Amino acid sequence: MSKPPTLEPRRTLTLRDVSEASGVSEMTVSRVLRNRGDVSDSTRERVQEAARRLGYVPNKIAGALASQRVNLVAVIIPSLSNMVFPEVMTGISDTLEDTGLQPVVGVTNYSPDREESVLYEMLSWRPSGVIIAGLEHTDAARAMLAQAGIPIVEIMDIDGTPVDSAVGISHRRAGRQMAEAIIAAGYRNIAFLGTMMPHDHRARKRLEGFEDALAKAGLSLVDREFYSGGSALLKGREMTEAVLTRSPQVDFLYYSNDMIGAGGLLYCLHKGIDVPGQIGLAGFNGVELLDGLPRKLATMDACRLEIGRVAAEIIAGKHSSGTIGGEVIELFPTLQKGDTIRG
Amino acid sequence: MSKPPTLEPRRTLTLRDVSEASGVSEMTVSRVLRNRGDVSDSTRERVQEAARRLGYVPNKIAGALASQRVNLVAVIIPSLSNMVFPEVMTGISDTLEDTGLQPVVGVTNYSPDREESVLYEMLSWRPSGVIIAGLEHTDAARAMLAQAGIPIVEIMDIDGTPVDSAVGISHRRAGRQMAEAIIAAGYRNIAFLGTMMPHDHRARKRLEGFEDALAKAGLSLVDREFYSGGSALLKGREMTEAVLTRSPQVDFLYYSNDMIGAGGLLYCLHKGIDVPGQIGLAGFNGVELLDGLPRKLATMDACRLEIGRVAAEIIAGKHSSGTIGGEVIELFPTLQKGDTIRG
DNA sequence: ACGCATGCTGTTACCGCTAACATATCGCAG
DNA sequence: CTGCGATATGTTAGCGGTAACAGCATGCGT
Repeated sequence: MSKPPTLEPRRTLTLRDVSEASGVSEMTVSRVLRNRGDVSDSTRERVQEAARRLGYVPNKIAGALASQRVNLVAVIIPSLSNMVFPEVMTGISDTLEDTGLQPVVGVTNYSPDREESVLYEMLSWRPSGVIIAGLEHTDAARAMLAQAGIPIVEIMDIDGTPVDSAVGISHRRAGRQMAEAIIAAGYRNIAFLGTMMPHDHRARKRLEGFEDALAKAGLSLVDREFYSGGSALLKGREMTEAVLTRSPQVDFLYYSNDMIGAGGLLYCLHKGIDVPGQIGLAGFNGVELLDGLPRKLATMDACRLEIGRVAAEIIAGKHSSGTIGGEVIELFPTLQKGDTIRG
Repeated sequence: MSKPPTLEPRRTLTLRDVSEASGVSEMTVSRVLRNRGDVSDSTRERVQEAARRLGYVPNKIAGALASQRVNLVAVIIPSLSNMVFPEVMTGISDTLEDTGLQPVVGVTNYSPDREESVLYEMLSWRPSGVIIAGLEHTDAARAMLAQAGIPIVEIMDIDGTPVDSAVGISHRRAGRQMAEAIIAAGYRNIAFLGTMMPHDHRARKRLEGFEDALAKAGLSLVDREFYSGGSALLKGREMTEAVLTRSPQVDFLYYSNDMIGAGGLLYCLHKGIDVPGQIGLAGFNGVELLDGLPRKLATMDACRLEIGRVAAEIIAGKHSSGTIGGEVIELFPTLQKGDTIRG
């Protein structure tokens, strides 16, 4: 109650208040506060002092309307709780940091309808760009994106046709690669454990690629188990138990993400199963968590940080690889065999 | 290129475009689009059809400026990657869902200066309320909050003086409670392992409460180990190893969060240590992850979902417990002894 | 001494939308 | 038929800033 040198928490302040307090026009105050145009040092100082003393906070709503410029970037992702998007966000924030642009996050919970409405909501604030996860959207959402007249970057996935730009990996290829590695290591009775994926298109594509590669080797999945919701680690245990009970001949477990893979790994170790001798395991994402596990789970890094970084660069116009319009940037995940694939 | 029934992605549309396309005044279009005031069914339909056909997206910037109402709630948190804030966010989103309000997230990375600038940035969009983690802020930040003239809810912690309202738990008390439970179970040589906390005030307060209770029982920490950054699970292993090597007499390990606690637990089990007989362990937060562990780690639930829910209710004015001004709502975490405290 | 660039400040006209009020139209009670 | 309230639509005046341009000293080359 004493530190802030301001008086009462009155009606919110405007440029006019600062202008009156410092004896110059609103325009000059505006110039000082945005550090634009020529202002004499004495005036500048007087204005700054007044603004600070009053506790003036500019109204970006008015500023944006007048200048037709908004320093916001809409970022639309399915979820915050699975470890992958927070890291993408980090890549985005870090890159945007020194561009004056600011990310604003919207979460869709993997619902296309919710995605559409979140997008509509965000576009109505006229952001400078949109970063949105995935290539699959409702027709209306796609139309809005195409119409928006701002740079759009679809991230995570490149197996499809982007509205504008795209940065990501090929999940189909990732699935294929993992299958090839597993087959090369001599495993033959392979099961898949993953999310019930009505809308996790990326997991779906990985599985498709995976099964393609199996088929090419004359193999097919001997079992599969799906889940949704709940503690991923726990689900991993439960699903693994279910599969191993139902299909004792299984010698490899391919998980749709590291978290359930980790659960499966803990289960196998607990049961005294020889990993990777008797049974091999692999996940997907390359999450940091794996470093702390008793044994390192095989996985593929999803290039999350890099995806965020590049997407933000495109929005910021820093990535200009010459092209003006959309570009598709494919990143290549590395397969880490860890300790759960033999060889 | 064929689905969107619109023509070219021209200059962005305004009310005027819709108004001309449907042959009514801009005001009437505005009324239809906001579903406010009386409009005849026939005009309403005509306007809606035109808006849809053109792909019109209202400009909330102009709308907000004119109406002096913004449906945004600023949410300022230290981090997205530690599992606790995403869940708070879920509580907030769920509650705000049907109020027309929308959360906008800002991340501070535990830096007070960054918090101040994020706050300034967000306030300049004139949100309807602010939800901000913690009670510790820079003087300038506190002044801004006090001046803003909107509801402010400080969350997570109630050990201190809020600017306006607060919802959270007493971390000091939580630390104390855990210490009491540990002492009651007969452990005497207790070590603390946690974050280097220059700015994680809540972890600091837990430790303070913890040590207070130890002192009251004539005990004090026999060892302590700090970390920052890196994979929490891995850090948990490493720190645990360090402590047990350095202080073999230790019979209890109190971790500042569940993640490093889980790492410690895995380490102990791996080493064949009798848990909780020889050594007991406890963490903090009650994260879902624990359900998947081979043994359930003792912890205290931080009421994350509930905190988000209540904070959002206060902002939405739904919580009105009669009082107009600020209120402090204390939630009470429950101690879950799990399988890592004897008794 | 004059012209003109330069530095500094003010004036005006919006940005796209909505609150508040004004106007028109209609049905129906008196 | 008149008048009045309800319904439906239009008009006006900003919201709080900023772009663009207009003044007006001042300094400097020629």
